[in-house]
Amino acid sequence: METSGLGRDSITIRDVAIHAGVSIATVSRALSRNRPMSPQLQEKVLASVDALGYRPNLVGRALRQKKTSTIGLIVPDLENPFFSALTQEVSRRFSKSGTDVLVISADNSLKLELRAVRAFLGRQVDGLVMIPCDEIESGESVHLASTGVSTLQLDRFVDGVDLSFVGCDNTAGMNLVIKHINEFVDETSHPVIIIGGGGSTSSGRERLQELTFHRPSSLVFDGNFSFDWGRQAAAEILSKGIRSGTIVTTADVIALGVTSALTTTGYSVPKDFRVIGFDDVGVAYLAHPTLTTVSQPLTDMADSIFSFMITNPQSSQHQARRIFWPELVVRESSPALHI
Amino acid sequence: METSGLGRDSITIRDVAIHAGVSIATVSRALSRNRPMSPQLQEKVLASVDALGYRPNLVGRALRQKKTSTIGLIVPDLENPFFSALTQEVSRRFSKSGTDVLVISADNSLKLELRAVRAFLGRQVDGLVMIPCDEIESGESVHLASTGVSTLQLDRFVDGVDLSFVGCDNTAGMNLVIKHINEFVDETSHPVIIIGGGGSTSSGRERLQELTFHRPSSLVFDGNFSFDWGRQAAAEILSKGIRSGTIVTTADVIALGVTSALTTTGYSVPKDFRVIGFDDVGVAYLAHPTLTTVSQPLTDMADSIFSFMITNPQSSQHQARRIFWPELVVRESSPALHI
DNA sequence: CTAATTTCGGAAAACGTTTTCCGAGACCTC
DNA sequence: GAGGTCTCGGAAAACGTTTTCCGAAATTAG
Repeated sequence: METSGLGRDSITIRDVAIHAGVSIATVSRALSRNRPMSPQLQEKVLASVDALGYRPNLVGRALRQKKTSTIGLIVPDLENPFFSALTQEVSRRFSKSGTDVLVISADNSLKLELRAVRAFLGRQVDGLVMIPCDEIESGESVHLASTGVSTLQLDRFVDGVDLSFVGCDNTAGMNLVIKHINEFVDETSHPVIIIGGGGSTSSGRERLQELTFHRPSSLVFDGNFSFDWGRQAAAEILSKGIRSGTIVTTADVIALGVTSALTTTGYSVPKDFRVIGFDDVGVAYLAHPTLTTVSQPLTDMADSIFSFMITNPQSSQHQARRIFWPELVVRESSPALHI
Repeated sequence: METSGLGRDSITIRDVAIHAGVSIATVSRALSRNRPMSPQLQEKVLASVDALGYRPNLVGRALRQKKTSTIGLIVPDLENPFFSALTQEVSRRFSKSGTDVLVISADNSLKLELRAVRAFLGRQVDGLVMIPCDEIESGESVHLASTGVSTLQLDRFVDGVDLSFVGCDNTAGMNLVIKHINEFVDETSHPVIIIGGGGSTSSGRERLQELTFHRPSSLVFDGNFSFDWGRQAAAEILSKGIRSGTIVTTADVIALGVTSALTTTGYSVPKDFRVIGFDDVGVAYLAHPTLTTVSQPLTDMADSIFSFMITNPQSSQHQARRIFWPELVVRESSPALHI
């Protein structure tokens, strides 16, 4: 029976102790089952806990125990469906164990990213997972993180920082794409057009590099990982007088933007342009036409992160790099055969 | 110069005090500028802070100050682009002030939602914003939250709980849709088909109610807020032998699923079916055809949340309900005139 | 029946901060 | 120059836990 909404949570372990007529140590033990105690005493304490509606103050506990049962996850942009899917997957994995996953979005800003690191470090998270904004500029953030807590880079890594990493083999992924387009691109006079994005991120760079390496004479546009850039790139292509071709992008969000701009301008995908993405976000299958893309094993990656975090007891020698194999998913936007 | 990666953050305010040859109180004051002090002393302390690379332990601070400069945000599902956009917007707004926004995804699970509330309450967040999973079943979570901290419901509310709320006027939004379809639907023989979703959430229910009220003789399907349900609903419609009509849905994710299924099956949107969504998520404009929908003023809503949180000093009388007006955005999926 | 061992509750010390006191010196004011 | 008011640094208490240590009681062993 609450008296009013003003119910401040001032009920502390001391109140419970008084109510039950025991010491606070006993209350703590009754709750944590840290040491065996007589059942009737435990019962009495638990009854008081219920009666008072006591909720332990995790801040006090964290201070004493020097652990928070929390890991932090810093993502560059939640509006990118790939990152939100990844976030969801990681949260889901950790929620099975007792640790909570707290998420901060850096909103693609280096300043906010650094601030997020500080926030998590200050709050003494037990582990930190971050998808760095920039392959170079995020160095400060990532380094700072690594000095304070067991840190793991996800999907992207920072150049020169010797830190554990979980991601997919972007080069292999792009090779699947190359092999795929080789099936038809040489037999047509259609050009290959490459639309990069996130060139300042390791995954964006790796993907783009592999593409330009195998298709050096292609037209290349570079921007960032966003719908808007895809749309804009499509406009640039058209403005150059190009009316058909195979468009390979470094991310689904870009590919979706490209497709959107092309089809609303009256061009057909895949008849005029074939379009290929990367990541296999949920909407890739929903788009019209459905998008050919490269799929990453998100669940396996989340598992890997989890086992790294519980296994790795701050031992910095354990600089593992877990690289997963992606898979090509051919869909309507780039059929294997001629049309 | 770090000795090794093993750099535990054991440097505490005490170490700084010793290094600078002052008391810990002085260090604290030098950092917090809580009380004026001689510039040279401040300088000396700050130099030691830099030299040692001291980072304040926010857990200790929180315990003492009884505040964390943190608000918690609980969302039901990050993969729903509407929620990720909302999350992004709220984070952005708060990041301008000094408070960090920590996000937990409940993954559409009541159990995880309750756990998230406990996690945030225990961690003594200064405020809690939640988008409840269920209009009824989330009652326990929301009530618990409200007893511990200044809480705000966002986008959806729980029935019977007297708690502040920020959201949009779903009824008004649907009226805009009704008015829009009235422009053409009566002149054709095409049926109106309603695809609900999230019927166990307040916004889902409100939207569906308004639709069935004005179009009582329509076919109604009900499911949840997801791409998959949209796709499935489309299949059901087709299996009933319906080959044309106006499909009104209660969320963009559903509408996108519907459109996807219809177009891949060979039907044309908007020629055979017109489709209308709700929320105006980013991809609504990207879809092909672009989706007619109802847009919510996300930035204004985030502003409102912010001002509620800083204004409201736990005064429970301040049970504000801030309802925003949505806007109809007509796009290709349901052109105003006959085709 | 005594001595050794176990059991189990409580007092108190941490954990890392901030902040309220104090008190010593400096600076006025008359 | 005495008395009063500032200024400003430090000691110590608090915040809410957990956990180490202690000691009393209970149990067992010889």
